[in-house]
Amino acid sequence: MGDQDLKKSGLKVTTPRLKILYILEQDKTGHLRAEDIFSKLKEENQDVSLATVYRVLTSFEEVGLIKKHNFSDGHAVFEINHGEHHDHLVCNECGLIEEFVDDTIEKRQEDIAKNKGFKIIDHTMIIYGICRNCQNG
Amino acid sequence: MGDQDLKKSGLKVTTPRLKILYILEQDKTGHLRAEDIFSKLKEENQDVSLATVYRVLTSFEEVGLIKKHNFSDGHAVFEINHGEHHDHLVCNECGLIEEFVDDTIEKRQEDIAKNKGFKIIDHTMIIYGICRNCQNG
DNA sequence: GTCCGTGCAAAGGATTTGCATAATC
DNA sequence: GATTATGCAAATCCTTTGCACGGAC
Repeated sequence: MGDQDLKKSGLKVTTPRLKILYILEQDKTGHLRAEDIFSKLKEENQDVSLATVYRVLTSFEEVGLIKKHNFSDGHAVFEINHGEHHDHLVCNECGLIEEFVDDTIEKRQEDIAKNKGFKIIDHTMIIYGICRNCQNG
Repeated sequence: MGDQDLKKSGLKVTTPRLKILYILEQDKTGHLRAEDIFSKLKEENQDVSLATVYRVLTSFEEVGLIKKHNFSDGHAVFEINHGEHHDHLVCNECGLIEEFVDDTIEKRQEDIAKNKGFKIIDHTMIIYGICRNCQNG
């Protein structure tokens, strides 16, 4: 499985790449930092250096296997690219990340870009707030 | 003028703060990095350390005098907070930044947050693309 | 065997911090 | 005069890079 994904992407199949791809696929939060991946590898006694984690993430992003997002606390998070674009809600208290898609917003964005003469490459939208749980806490 | 803004915000009036506020107010792009401000101060022979620039920007942000935005190339930019929220279009070629406001999008965001049980604190939306100029270049 | 991927340690950029001094209120 | 801001240099966080070695194809 991971094997196929890597080959299809034109990347050589190596242990670090397989392991990291697997971690990204299994992740429930869907949004891991390089450090998080590094820790998970360590937990499994996988000897992969942090430098390699970054290099693997970079090449995964280049071939479109994953997506990178920059949140306001200065670090990047990565998630498997399932093809369908989506945006994010981030809880400022607990860090919970929820995803959403909204066609109305997507369409408006295209109109806006067109008006300004921009050719869209990508876009990110992040709503920062307090999630239900933290409000009740 | 700057004097008043600072006093109203409960910040002590100091030369670095006045100078930095002035630079932010005068800036045409509306989006400066800490380094940019530091350079501008140097050009004017103002002896303000980079550390102070960061500290001043942080306190300005805390009192709501300015807004901070995190773009995808890893550094933050700052702009005067004129009260009205707006979002950004960024050119990946030349770095041009354009602003826009769209009520439809704003409203949809509120609905989405409400559905998910989030209390919105803030949000950012950035469209990355190629501007008209760079497309023709 | 060739080429690409990896580990290690060192470098890099952006931002923060500790401490002594200097300025504001 | 008490409190807060500043300068300087060192520290920190996240990420990248140079180089020699090891593994994939």
